[in-house]
Amino acid sequence: MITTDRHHKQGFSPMTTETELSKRYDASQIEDKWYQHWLDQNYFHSEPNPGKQPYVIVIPPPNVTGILTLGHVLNNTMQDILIRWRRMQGYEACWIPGTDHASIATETKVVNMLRHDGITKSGIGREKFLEHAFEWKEKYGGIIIEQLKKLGASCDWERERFTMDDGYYRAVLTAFVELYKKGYIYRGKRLVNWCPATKSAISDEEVIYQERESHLWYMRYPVKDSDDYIVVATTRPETMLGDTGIAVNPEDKRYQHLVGKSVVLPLVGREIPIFADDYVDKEFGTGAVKVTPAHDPNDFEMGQRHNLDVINIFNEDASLNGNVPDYLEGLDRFEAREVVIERLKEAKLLEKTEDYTHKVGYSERGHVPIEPYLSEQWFMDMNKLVEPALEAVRSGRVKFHPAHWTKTYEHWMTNIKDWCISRQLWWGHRIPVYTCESCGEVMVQVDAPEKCSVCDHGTLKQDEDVLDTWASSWLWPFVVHSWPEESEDLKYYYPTNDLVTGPDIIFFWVARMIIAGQEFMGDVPFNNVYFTSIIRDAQGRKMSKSLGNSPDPLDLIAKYGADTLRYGIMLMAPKGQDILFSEDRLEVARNFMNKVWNASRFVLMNLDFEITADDLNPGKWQDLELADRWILHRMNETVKKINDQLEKFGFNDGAWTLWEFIWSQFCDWYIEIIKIRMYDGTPEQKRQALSVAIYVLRNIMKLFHPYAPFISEEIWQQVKLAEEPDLIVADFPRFDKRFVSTDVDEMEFIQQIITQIRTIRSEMNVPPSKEIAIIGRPANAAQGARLEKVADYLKKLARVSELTLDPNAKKPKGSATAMVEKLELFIPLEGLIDVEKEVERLEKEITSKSGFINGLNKKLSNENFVNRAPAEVVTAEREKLVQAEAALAKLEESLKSLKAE
RNA sequence: GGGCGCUUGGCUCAGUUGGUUAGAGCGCCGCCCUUACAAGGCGGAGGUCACAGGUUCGAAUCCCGUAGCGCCCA
Repeated sequence: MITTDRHHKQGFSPMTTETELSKRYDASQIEDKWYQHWLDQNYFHSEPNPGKQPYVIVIPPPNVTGILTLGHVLNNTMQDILIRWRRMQGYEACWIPGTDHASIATETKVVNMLRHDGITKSGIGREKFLEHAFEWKEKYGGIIIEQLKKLGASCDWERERFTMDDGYYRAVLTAFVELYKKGYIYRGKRLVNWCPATKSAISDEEVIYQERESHLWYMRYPVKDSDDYIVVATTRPETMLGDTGIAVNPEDKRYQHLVGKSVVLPLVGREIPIFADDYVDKEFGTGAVKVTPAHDPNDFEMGQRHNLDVINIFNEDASLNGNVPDYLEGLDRFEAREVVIERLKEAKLLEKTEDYTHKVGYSERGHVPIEPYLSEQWFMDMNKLVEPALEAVRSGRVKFHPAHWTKTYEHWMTNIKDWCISRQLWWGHRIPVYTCESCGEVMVQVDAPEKCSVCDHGTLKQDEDVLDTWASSWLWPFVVHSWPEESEDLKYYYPTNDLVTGPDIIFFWVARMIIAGQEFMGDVPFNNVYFTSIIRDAQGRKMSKSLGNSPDPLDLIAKYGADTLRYGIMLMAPKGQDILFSEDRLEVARNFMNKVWNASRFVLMNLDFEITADDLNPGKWQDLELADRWILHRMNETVKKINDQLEKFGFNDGAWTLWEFIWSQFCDWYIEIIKIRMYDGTPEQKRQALSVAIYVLRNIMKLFHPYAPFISEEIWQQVKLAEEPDLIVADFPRFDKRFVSTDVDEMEFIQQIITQIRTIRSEMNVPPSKEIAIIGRPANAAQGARLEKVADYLKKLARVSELTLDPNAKKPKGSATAMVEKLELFIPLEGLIDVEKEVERLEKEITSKSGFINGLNKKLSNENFVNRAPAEVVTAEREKLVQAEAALAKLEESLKSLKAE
C-alpha cells in the first residue's frame, strides 16, 4: 500500500488505481508488517541519552507460565499508550519487559508434567528437577511475551529480564544478605499459612478467604471427676485431636465454677485444663471454646499465654500423623472430620449440629484450604522497613491514581506483620544460608563459602528453601537496571516514572517495591502508580476459566485487530471502576477504525496533485474559510485535551475525546463541507481545502497513534512527506496559538441552522433526493451578510437549492419555520407540508421555549440571585432571556400565520 | 466488625473547582444504498440524576442520614 517510488519524491501524490484502498479496513493486512518494521528500525530500544529526559516504565512482570488475558491487554495497552505518547513527545522512552519465575505456579506445572512421565521430584532430586524446570521454561515459558508483541507493545525487548536470570538471581541473594546483616531477616518456628497441596508455607497475602456453607458442631467434653460436661462449638471438629485446653471468658458467670478444673478429651483421653481468657467471645457458640495451639493462630497465642502444650496432629499434606489414635492416623483432614463426628455421635458426645456460613482461607495457588501449621521458616521484620515507604506516599513522592488507594496502602502498612519469605520449593532463589555441619556456624553470603569460617570444616549445608517470588520481584524496578552494580543505566533510568498495575497486588507488589526502593536505592521506585480496574463479563461476573466467559485476546486480535482491541478496551475502561467487557462493545471500536480508514480514504482519493511541505505549512495558507478555521481550532482544543488527559492517566477520557473530534467534528462536518470545494471549487480552493484536511488528518494520526498504533502508522505513511520520519517517532502535537479562532461561534450557528432544517425535512418526510428552496429573514444586515458567505454549507448539508436572504421577507404561504437565535428561516413546502404536523411542531417548540423563559424569569426576579451571583452569570442569564423571548415571539407569529392559512 | 467504592434514560457509562431546560455510545423508532464509510448518513423518542434532610441566590455536583449493590481488610 505504500507507493514504492514515494520516498525519492519531495512530497507525496494521490493514490493511483493500483494502490486503491479498500472500502473496509482490514487490520490483518497491516499489523504484523508494521510491528516488524518498528523492530527492524530499533525504535523500541533505548540507551541513556543525557540530552533527553528519560521516561521509564517497568512492566509488571507477568508469570512466566502465564498466557495473555484481557487483564494484561488492559494494563499493557495503558503502558504502551504512555510510552508511545512520551516517545513522540521527545522523551527517551524506555519500557522494560520481562517475566517472573512464579515459584509455586511453575513448580506445580513442572511436577505435573514429570508425573506424566512417571517421574517424581524426590526420585530425581533437586538438581535434576531444576534442569527439567529450566528446560520447561525455555520451551513453554514466556509465551506471553510473544503475545504482547501481537498487541503492539513497544517494549525494549533487548532489555527483557527474568527474575531468575543470572544477574537477577545474584541481586536477590545480595538483597537477602544485606537485610540479614541489618537484622531484618530471622529464622523462627511459628504458625504459618501452610498449603498442603504444594507442601509449602505461604504469606498472609496468598491466602484467599472464601465464603463456605458448613456447620457448627457442638461437642461435649466431660469434666474430669464429675458427671458434668462442657460444650464447645467448632467449625473444625477434627482439630479436637490436638486440643490442649478449653477457654472461657473471665466475665462469663456460666462457667466460673469450671475454671481451674479440667476435661478429658474425648477419643483421645488427654486431660486438658479449663481456663479463662479475654479473647473468648461470650456470644459465640456456647461461650466456651476448644483451644488447639498447633492449628489456629489465636489458639496459638492463648497457648503461649497459658503455657499450653502444642500438639501438631498433621503431616505436611494435612493427613493425620502419629499424635492421634491409631484408627485415625493417615487419614486426610476431611476424612478424619467425618470419622471424628461419627465417633462422637456414637459416644453421645455430639450435642447438635447447626448450619453455619463462614470464610475459609484457601491457598491462592494450591486451591485448597490452608492449614495453620507450626514450622520453621524465614521471616522479614517489616516494622522499620515500612517507615520510609509510608512516608514516600504520604508526602506525595509516590502518587496513587485514583488517590483513594492511598488509604488502603496506609492501612496495610501500618498494620503490617512480619513477612514469611521462605517456601518449601525448589524452583526459586535458594536461600543463601550455609550451616557448618561440624561446628554449627551459620554463614549468610551470596557466593557459597568453600569452608566454615570458624572451624575450616568443608562440609556445609545450604538451606533447603527458596524465597517467596515477591521477595524477588519487589526489587524489579532497579534490578532490571543491573543493581547492585552501579551502572550508567541505573543512574539514568531510576527512579522510573509510572507504574500501571492492578489493585489486587497493591500489597504483594506495589507496597513492597516502594519499601525495597527506599531501602536499597534510597529513593522511590516510581513517581506514579495507576491502578487499573478489573475486567468482568457483560453480566458483571469475574472472568474465569470455569465460567468460560474469558475470551482469548489472541482470538479477538485475529478477529478485530489489535488496534480495535486496544482502543475498544480504552473506551470501556472507566477510571477506578470495573470494566464490563463484551464483544459488542468491541464492534463499536472496530466501526471507529473503519470510520478513520474511510475518512482517510476520502481525502486521499480526492488528492490529484502532489502535496508539498508548503501545502502543509499553516503560515502559507491564504484563503481559509470559516470551516477551515473552525476545524483547526477544534483540532487544537483536542490536542490540548488529549495531552491533559493522558497527563492525568485519563485513558478513557482521551479515547472519547478522539471519538468526538474525529467522528463528530472532522467526519460529520468538516469532510462534508469540503466536498463543496472538492466537487465544485477552483483548483486553488480544492488545494487549500485538501491541505487543511490533510494537515488535520496528520494530526489525528499522531493523536491516535498511542491508542491505535497500527492503523495510524499505516495511514501516516500515506500522508507523510518523504523526508519525515515514521509516525512512531514523529512529534506529538502541542497546543498551537496560531489556530485559536475567534469565530467558531459562527460555525456553530450554521450547524444549528442546518440541523433545524434537517429536522423539519425529516418531520415533513421530505426525502434527501428532493432539494428545497429557503427564504431567510435575518435580524439585521450584518447577520445576512455573514450568512451569505457560507450559504454553500447550508445548501450542501441541508440539501437546499436556493437561499434567499431578505430582512423584509414575508413568510410564504404553506411554509414551515425554523428559528435559530434571531434568524428566521421559512421553508416553503406548498403541497408537501403537513399543516397539522407543522402546527404541532411549532407548539412543541413554543412550549419548551416558554418553559425555558419561565425558568429564567424566576431566576432573574429573585433578588438574591441578582445580588449574590457573579455578575457574568447574571448577564449571561439576561442575554439568554432576551434571545429566548425574541425567538418565542417569532415562533408565535409563525404559528398564528400558519393557523390563519 | 473496620475501610473503600458505586447507585444518572432499556443497557454501559461521562458529567472537571456547585451556574446547560443533564451528555455520549449501544439499543429503540422513522427516513435514506446522497460519488469516504450500510461496520454508513440524517432525524427522533426516552432521565423528577437511589431515597430523605441540610448548606446555598442556585445542588446530579458540597455536608449529614437511610437503603441497596460491590470490593478489600479483620
